[in-house]
Amino acid sequence: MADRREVNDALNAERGGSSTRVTMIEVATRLFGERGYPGTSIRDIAEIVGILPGSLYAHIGNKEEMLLEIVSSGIDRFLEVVGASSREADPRERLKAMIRAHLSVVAANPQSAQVVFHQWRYLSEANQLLVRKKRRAYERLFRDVIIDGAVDGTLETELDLRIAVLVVLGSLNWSAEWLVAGSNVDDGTAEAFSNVILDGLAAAKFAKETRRRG
Amino acid sequence: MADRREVNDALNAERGGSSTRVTMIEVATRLFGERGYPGTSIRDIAEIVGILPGSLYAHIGNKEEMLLEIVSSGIDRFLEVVGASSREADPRERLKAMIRAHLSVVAANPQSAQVVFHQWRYLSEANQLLVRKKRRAYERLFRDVIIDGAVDGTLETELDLRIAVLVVLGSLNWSAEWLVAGSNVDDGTAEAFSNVILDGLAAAKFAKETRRRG
DNA sequence: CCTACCGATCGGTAGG
DNA sequence: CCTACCGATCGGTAGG
Repeated sequence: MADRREVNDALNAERGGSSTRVTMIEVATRLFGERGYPGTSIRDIAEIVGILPGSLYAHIGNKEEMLLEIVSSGIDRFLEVVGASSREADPRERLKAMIRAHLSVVAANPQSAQVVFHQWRYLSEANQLLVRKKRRAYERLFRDVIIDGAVDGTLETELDLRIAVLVVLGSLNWSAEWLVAGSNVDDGTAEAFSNVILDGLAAAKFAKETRRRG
Repeated sequence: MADRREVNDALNAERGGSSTRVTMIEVATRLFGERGYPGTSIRDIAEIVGILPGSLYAHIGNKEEMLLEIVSSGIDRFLEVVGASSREADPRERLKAMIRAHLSVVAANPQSAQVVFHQWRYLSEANQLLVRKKRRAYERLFRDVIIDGAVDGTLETELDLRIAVLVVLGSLNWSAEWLVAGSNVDDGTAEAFSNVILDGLAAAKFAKETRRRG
C-alpha cells in the first residue's frame, strides 16, 4: 500500500529535494494547465498525490509558490532549449531551428506550457515582474533573429518587426492547444510550421524556383 | 443615488431584456476575461453591478449560464463579421479581409475574445458541444479560403492544410493578449499581419517583383 | 431586488 | 505527514 511512498523515499535520498515535492509540482502542473490556477484546489492536488491537504504545507509555503515555480522553471526550459537553437549563424536556418525547438518544448509538456502562457496572471505583482523579465528575454531571441535576417537579406526587411514577432510567437504558443502531450514533434509538423511562417501562404513560385536553382 | 438604476429601467422599457441583465453580462465578460471563470465570484460581479449577490439570480439561472451566453454570442460575433468578409471572390483578398475582420472583433472587446478562446473549458460537456460546433464552423471559413486559394493558384498548394489553419488562427487568437481594447484595428496592424501570414518572413524579392510587374 | 441564510469548500495552521 | 481545526468565501435559495 505504501509502495509508492517507499519508492519515492528511495529516490529522495539520491537527489536534494523531497520526491513528494517533485510529485506535487508535477500534479499541480497538470491540474493548473487543465483547470487553471483558481480552478484547482489544494485538496485536488493532495488527493492525487495521495496525502492529506494540510500535509502539502510540509513541502511548500503556499499555493502561489507552486505556481511561481512552475511558471518560472517552465520559461527557463524554453530559454534553454530555444536559446541553444539560436546559435546557428544563418538567420533563416536559425529561425527554423527555434521554431522546431519551441514546438518540441510545448509537445514535451503541453500542460506546463499552458501554465506558462496563461496562469502567470494569478501571480502577485512582484512575482509577475520576475516572470515578465524572462518573457522579454525570450521574445528578444525571436526579435534578434528577425533583425539579423533583415540585415543579411535572408529575411524580409519591410515588415513590421513587432507584428512579426507577435505572429510568430502567437502561432507557436497556440500550439499548446492542439499539440498532443509527449508526441515528439515530428519533422512534418515542424517543417510545415516553418514553411508557413517563413514563406507565408501566398504562392511565390518564382522566388522558390529561383532559390532552388541558385 | 438610485439614478443609475433609473436610467437602466428607462432603457429597460425600450428593449426586450432587462438592462441589469445586460450590465451583468458586460461585467461578467470583463471579469471572466481578466480573472478567468473560476477566479471570478458571483459576489465580484454583483458588487460592480451594484446589487447584492443573491439578486443576480433574479436575472440568471446560474453562473455557468452567464459563461455560456458570453462564449456563444462571442463566437457568433466572429462568425458574423468574419463570415461577411469571406464573400470576396479572390482568395488572397478574401483572406486579407478575414484577417482584418478577426482582428477588429478582437480589438472591439479583447476581454470577450479571451473568454471565447479560453474560458469555454469551464462549461459542462453538453455546453462544450454547442460551442465546439460553432468553433468548427469558424475554422472552416479559414480552411475554405486556403483551399480555394490553392485551387486557383493564388495561395500555396504544397502546404499542410491543418498546420496552415492552426498557424493563422493561432496568431490571430493570440492577438487578444496584446490588442488594446477599443483600438480600432488600424490599417498598419492589419496590413502588417496580413503580410506576415501571406508572404511569410523569408525574403522573396523575385516573387514580389514578378507579381508587381504582372 | 433585498433579507437572511444554507451547506460546501476554500487556503492555511498548531501541535504532534 | 496526520489530526483536528480555523475563519473566509463560495454558489445558490426561500420568502418577501
